[in-house]
Amino acid sequence: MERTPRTERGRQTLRRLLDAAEAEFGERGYHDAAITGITARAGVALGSFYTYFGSKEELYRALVRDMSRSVRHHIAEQLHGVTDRLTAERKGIAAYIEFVRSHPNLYRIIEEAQFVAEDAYREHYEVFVSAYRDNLSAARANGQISDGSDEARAWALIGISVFAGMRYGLWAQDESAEAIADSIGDLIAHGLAPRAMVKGDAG
Amino acid sequence: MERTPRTERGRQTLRRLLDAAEAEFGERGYHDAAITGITARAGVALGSFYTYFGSKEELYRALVRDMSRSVRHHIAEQLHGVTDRLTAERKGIAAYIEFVRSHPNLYRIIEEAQFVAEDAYREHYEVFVSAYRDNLSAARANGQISDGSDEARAWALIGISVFAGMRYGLWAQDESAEAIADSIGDLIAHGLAPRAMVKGDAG
Amino acid sequence: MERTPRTERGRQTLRRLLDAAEAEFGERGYHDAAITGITARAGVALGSFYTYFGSKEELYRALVRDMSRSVRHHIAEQLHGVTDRLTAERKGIAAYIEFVRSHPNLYRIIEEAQFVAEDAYREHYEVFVSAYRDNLSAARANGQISDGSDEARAWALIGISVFAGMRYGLWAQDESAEAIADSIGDLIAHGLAPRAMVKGDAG
Amino acid sequence: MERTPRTERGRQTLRRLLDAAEAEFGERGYHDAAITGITARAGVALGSFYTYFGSKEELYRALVRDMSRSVRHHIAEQLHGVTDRLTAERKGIAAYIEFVRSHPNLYRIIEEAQFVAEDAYREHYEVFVSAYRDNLSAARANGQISDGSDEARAWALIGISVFAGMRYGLWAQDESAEAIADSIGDLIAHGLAPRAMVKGDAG
DNA sequence: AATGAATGAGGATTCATTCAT
DNA sequence: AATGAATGAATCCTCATTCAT
Repeated sequence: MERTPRTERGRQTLRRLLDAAEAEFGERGYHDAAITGITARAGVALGSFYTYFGSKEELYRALVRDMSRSVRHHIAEQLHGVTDRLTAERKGIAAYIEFVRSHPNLYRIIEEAQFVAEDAYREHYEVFVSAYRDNLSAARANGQISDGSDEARAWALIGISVFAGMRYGLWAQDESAEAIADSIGDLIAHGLAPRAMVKGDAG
Repeated sequence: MERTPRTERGRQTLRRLLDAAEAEFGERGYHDAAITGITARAGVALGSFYTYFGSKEELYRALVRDMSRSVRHHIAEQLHGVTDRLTAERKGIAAYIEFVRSHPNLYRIIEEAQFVAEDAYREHYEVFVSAYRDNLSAARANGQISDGSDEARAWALIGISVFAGMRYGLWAQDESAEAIADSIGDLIAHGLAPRAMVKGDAG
Repeated sequence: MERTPRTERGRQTLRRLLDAAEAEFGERGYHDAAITGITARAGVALGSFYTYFGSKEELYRALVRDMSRSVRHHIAEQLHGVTDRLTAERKGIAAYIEFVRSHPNLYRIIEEAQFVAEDAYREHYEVFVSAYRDNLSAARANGQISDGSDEARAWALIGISVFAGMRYGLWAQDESAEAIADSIGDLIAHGLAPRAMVKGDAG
Repeated sequence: MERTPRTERGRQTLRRLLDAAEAEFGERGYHDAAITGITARAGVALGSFYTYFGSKEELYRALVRDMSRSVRHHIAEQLHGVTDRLTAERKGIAAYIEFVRSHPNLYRIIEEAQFVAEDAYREHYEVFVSAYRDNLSAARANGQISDGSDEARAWALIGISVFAGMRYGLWAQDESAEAIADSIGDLIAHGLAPRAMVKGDAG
């Protein structure tokens, strides 16, 4: 469904519905969100909702798709011009934490999709991983990073960002995104193992 | 509520309700799960539910607590006797993936708690992180691992496990838990950076 | 669905719902009838409806089945002890007209079933025809009636009753059921053709 | 309402709406039929509907009137030139069954009118009966048929046709219209009573 | 402890009709 | 005449919770 409006007024109404939906779903969660809540926020009549969306779930899926694009776009933007992979990792984490801080609704909507529209949720992460993996492959080819399974590492690195975003972006903002990104960036770069004495170090 | 039953029959009923609840919540999710579904699975009358639990949410919280304990216990058991931190990391990931594979309901229940009983969810991870952090501190004190923020690293490492469990335990089991744990274990041990030439390596 | 109540109170509630439904459906028709209208008439809460019936349509079907039985039973009762087929035809028509007069709701519910639950409607008439056909066969075997297709004649005769019931029972009661039954009974007995001069009639 | 269009284009739109309405009402029934379904079938915009009809019901009534005329016209055509009443009866039944077979939507629309626009429905049959009655009177005056109440017999005969049409035209076409018309025609001509031995029959 | 009937707030969805262009 | 967006009343159904035995 999600008919594309043909008039300007229609386009505006659609936009207002999407914005209202983001607020309603983000604040109350999928199940407690009410269509009337959305239309009230949007300032349109209840019935108008169904001019644009076939159902509550359809709207939710549309929103998840939108937001998935939004996050990826935002991260990509923050990393624009960064050529070093390890720097990119650190900046990516900081960017994600910041993004969650400024868009808590978006975070909640995407994560709750796991229980409302699992396929949309999976797709979100599969697309994310796919891009991530390509970046790792390229960096590996460059010799910027070590050998290893790009796929598994991509999932692991995304898990790190998501949990960092949840803990340090959403739940409490007791530490700066930079500080966290530095700590975790170091983990990502060198791992937990004690640093090997590199050649040339004093014995 | 959650009165402790005095009779043997009561204890049995309670157990059956908890088991039924795990299946119902796990298969259908919190909102689609119905009390009648739970009582039907348990083979008791609808009204009996409220002899044991004050509300649907209360039962859910009880379940989350149970399961949180369950996961931690299982992981701890698998790591019993492992003294090397890096080995523990690898084994922990494998154990978690395996656990998710054999208890998908449990995984879902805990993760959905984020949107149903957020405090229970937070508590689950805070307890988890707390233990994790202590382990890291000890290992750090031993010189087994490098310096760094134990707190931030603990969150990151848990994020890794959860995402690995979701992807390789829940969604698809196209690779052995061991193989994934090896790949990721390597990342955790040494990070992404190209391996430093250790002293003595051929130039 | 249509769960059978186990308690006495339950049986009463069910009965009240069925009675209320007959009135509501009969007066307002299937589509304008509202579940709240039924429960209000029955003096029970809205939710109680769904303790006994799975849906509006299910109740309607149950009602049609009940009423189908009811009509057949009533007619059969009126014809009890009548051995002559032609007399039975006349009495059957009168009985049907009277029945429609005293149970207009029932008439409407059954006929509207054609557009709401076609299978139930068909079944009603198929059962009716089936019994009718057997009666005709028996009468034919007895030499009480002429040869001919019992099936086709049964449908025709039922069509007569239904239209007589509609016109003279439901729409206007400007003539006594007996008078109509006599007129139509004559048609059924001898047909439209001018009466043949029977043997022995004066030439 | 039902404004008569002035332009040629308007006339076409009106015609398309009527055709679409016949299909929509016939296939889905009055209540499930949707104005949007009609306009979609007609290939016009929703709003255009109200240029031609004041309401859904108004359109329905117009349709019922049209179709009433249509049936009567069709039957009359089939009986054109038939002077014998008994032949006319037989041919009329066959014609009605055939008509229902080739116009099932029309059958449904007229019959459902009983529950949607009762006055239109009554009018349809009253007009029908009125003509029928006149035919019977004339035939009676001619000595073609026996004495009896023309009114009651007309209703009865129409009931026969309608039920024959429903059973043998609409529900199943397991027998030829001719065969059924012969069986029932015989019933109409001579009734159920055993045939009187006519004068001159061998004893 | 157990049972099963009763309750009613709550919410998604439909769709005839009206409006503005 | 035609278009398509906007409206909002109406209604079915769900289900957690309470009640009476």
